[in-house]
Amino acid sequence: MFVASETQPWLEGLNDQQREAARHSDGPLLIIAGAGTGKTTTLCARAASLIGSGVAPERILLLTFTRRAAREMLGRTRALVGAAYGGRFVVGGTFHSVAYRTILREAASLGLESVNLLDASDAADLLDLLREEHGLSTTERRFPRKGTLIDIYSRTVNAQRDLPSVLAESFPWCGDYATEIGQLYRSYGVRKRELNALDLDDLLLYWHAAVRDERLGGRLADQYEHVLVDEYQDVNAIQVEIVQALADGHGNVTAVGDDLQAIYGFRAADPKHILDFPNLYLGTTMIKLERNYRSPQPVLDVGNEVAAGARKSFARRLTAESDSARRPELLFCRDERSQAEAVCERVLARREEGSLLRDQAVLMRAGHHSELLEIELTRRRIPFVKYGGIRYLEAAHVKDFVALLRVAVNPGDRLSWFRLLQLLDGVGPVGARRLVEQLAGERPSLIEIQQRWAVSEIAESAREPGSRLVSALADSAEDPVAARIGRLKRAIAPLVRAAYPDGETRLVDLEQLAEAAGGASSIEHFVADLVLDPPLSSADYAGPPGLDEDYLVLSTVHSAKGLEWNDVHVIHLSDGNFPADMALSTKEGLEEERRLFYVAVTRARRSLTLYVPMLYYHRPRARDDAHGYGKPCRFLDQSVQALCDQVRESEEKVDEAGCGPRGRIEVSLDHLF
DNA sequence: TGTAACTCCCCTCCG
DNA sequence: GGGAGTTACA
Repeated sequence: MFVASETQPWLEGLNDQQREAARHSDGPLLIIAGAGTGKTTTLCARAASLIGSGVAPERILLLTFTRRAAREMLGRTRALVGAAYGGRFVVGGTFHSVAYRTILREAASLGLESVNLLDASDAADLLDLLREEHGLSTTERRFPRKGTLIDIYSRTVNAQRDLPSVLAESFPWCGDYATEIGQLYRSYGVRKRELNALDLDDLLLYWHAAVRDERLGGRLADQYEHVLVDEYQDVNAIQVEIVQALADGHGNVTAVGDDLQAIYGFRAADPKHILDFPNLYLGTTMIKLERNYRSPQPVLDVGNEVAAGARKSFARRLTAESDSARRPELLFCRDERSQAEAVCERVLARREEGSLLRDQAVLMRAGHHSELLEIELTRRRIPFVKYGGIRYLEAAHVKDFVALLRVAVNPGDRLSWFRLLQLLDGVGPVGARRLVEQLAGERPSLIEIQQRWAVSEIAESAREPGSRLVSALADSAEDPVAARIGRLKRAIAPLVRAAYPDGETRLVDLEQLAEAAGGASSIEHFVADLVLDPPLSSADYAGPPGLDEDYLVLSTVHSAKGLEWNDVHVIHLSDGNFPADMALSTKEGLEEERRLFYVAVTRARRSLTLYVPMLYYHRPRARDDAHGYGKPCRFLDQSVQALCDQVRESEEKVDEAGCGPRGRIEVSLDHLF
């Protein structure tokens, strides 16, 4: 073995299971990789091992769900095999980005003249427009809103199920409108065709159609000898079929995943696909990775116990490589406010023990669960950053700028113009639509646009700024990317400043966006990347904070997936919050909440603290009660509690408050100053 | 027509 | 609490 390692450096340091997975030759392989068991290491070693055994690198396709994962895996694999392969390399990326590249290459066969990507909110806006055109916006008919419409659409497409059954199961309150919704989706399809627009679901749909096409499919499948899929528990039905079609003929599919970490049911992912993998690919070799290199055994014991309650899963038991006697702490707090105080105290205590703030994380089910905590952290001057929550690209001013970039790429982009024009003082939806209608037909040039609009009826106040905007677009057309973007940013700045009360601060975001865009190979590429891999915040562009900066991490559990910290604090562990009350109506929903809790628990490298607030002043859905007792999270059953050190904070206080005058809420601003 | 200030009802979480 | 729709008014 040691001799072998010298010529096969990728096998070095692997344990027996990891090594077996890496060295597997042909045929379907399913690697069940528990949390912290070296999943990435194993998959990279496998890719390197395939190359080492003679498979051409470019004949290996690696599919992931995030760009971060793709980048990391490609980088590590490259490092393992060394420089021997020159420019040739493993083909990899997210499902959506590989779909996009394939579609661009095969655009002609797919009947596309160009490809304009729509992100989820662009798609929602377009649906909203059609909704209005169809006369479905009147109030006497409470037709589903654009957000709901796009959710239904996406679920129908991704789960590959028909509209009526999706409505019946997931959106029962919309069932009355099945016919209208169906019509709306058909015109949505037609309109997208006219605009050469593809939403994120279309990327998968077109790729799916291509790989299953009689002529095209064989050629696409022949490109690859091996298909490797990361996070297979997160695939949906259409992705399963794409992978299957790509592996048609050779069956060399490697899937890595952990069914216990499937937490994306809301976007049509279903852990049944990973559980079914051995049935779909007969002769599957299954390897379980159970040696955990992240957490101490007492933490894993809790995770194992939570996992044992799952209804369907591949049985496994994680064992720790590092040990510690410290048991997780289960803390019953009086209420939300004392929970916030307790978190602060423990965070500071851990820091005393040597964990920097950024080595610690507070995890929660929903983004707003940290509101009170954020106030308390601010009061105590404990710096923090929050992951998850409102996305950067959704911010109106960012969308405005992106619309301008899109128009720069394609002056005939009517959707983007519709948005941009409304930034002009005196132009609203009606005026914007009138101007946009003049763009129909042949792809107009900027000069033509300027001419047509010059004779249009536009509010006097909008004339000058509008023409300046078009001029900036036209005059910069020949500039190099960075220069052009800088010019466009300067052109839109006064409009943003005028359109938003906090315009000045919003411009900072544009500054960063422009900087990031300046480094792209083309504006077109940059815009496509924004849709395919949206940055979560402008901080994603600001680069890593300086080393001297220390900050506590607040994150939703979803955003915490794949990450780890020394000390993990999980808050709001009460039924209704975590698990979320919305999820409690179905068995599948509750199962997913359990897995979510499992993910939260297994993030900890050293200590785990679980917080249960006992008293809520505003319980979810409680109308007649100004305050009441919460019920502890149902996953914290007897057996889990027995694995923790329990602390009950000031029980008398809880009783006192519970028996106090109903509805009387103490109002104090003390904690703010 | 555009905008500001209202009212009303939501079918909420998570990317 | 907030987005979507309505109304009054410039």
